[in-house]
Amino acid sequence: MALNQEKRILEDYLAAKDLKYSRQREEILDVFLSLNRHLTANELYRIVQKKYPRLGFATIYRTLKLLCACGLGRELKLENGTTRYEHLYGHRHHDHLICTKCGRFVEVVEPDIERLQEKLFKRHGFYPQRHRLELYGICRNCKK
Amino acid sequence: MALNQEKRILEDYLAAKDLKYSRQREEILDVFLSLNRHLTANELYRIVQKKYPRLGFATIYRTLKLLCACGLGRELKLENGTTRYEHLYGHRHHDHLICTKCGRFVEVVEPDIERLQEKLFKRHGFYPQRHRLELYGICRNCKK
DNA sequence: ATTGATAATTAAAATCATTCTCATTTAGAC
DNA sequence: GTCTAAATGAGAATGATTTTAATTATCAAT
Repeated sequence: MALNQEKRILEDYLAAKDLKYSRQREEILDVFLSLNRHLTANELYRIVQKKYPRLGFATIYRTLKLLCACGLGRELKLENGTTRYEHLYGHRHHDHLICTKCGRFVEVVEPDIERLQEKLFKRHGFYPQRHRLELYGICRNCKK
Repeated sequence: MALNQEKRILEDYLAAKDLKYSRQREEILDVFLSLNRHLTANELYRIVQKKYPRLGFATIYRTLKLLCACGLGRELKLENGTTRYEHLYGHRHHDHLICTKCGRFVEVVEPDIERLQEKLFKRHGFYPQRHRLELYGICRNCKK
């Protein structure tokens, strides 16, 4: 299956931390990677539940944390208060353009913006760690 | 006092909506404007409590919503999950540079970034509404 | 295959920020 | 001052996330 590479990343991360590769973690990873990005913990939970009805919410949250920690996932806290997760493997860094009507996500990159951000950090004497840029608007379809 | 202009804005907003200008709302506005920006609902609550011990949490939240609605305030949902509020009157649009060690906020503006964002909206056929840019790093003092 | 040590899981309870409910009080138009 | 809609306060409710505690699974060493 196409997920060997990603599984390897999780396995290696777990091994390095003396953690274990359980069936639940594998199942969550599978679903997470197979689906389109940007799902909530709850959405993921409901999908995984179909296969593992006994799997609990806490396991979803714990596993999502691991997936983010090993670099396979990213947590997005959006302006409306919801938290969504996207898988990152094979993606470059990107920001998001989000439709406020239909919720559509578009991944965007603008190298010039990245460079200007670095300049802002420097100008204010900050050591840069990360940034968050979300652009909210109305997409072509929703404009009618 | 220096707040007449801001009070006027709130009063006008309330009048236009057939809402009322209560003592609690005035007191919350006073504290909100007098303090340095970027406080949590809870911080604001505790400060206002000193003068109005009977004032409840719900009133803080209700009033903060009004202050944002009339343009005097802005709600910031940060990456660590906390929500902070800043007062806006007399401020231009700005983004934030935030120290992940001490929590210091610096307000920054970079017109070139703003322009590039507009271009991104256009390129993807979006009608622009707003954006959120937060830059996280470590400030001069915290670097030692 | 069994054991033992450690970590993971489940289910339920706890937490925390925020919102709602509803009985009581207040603002402000008349 | 009277009246009505709106605001308030107190506490309960909500929803997302985390913790707890008991049970189960993993894996390396026998």
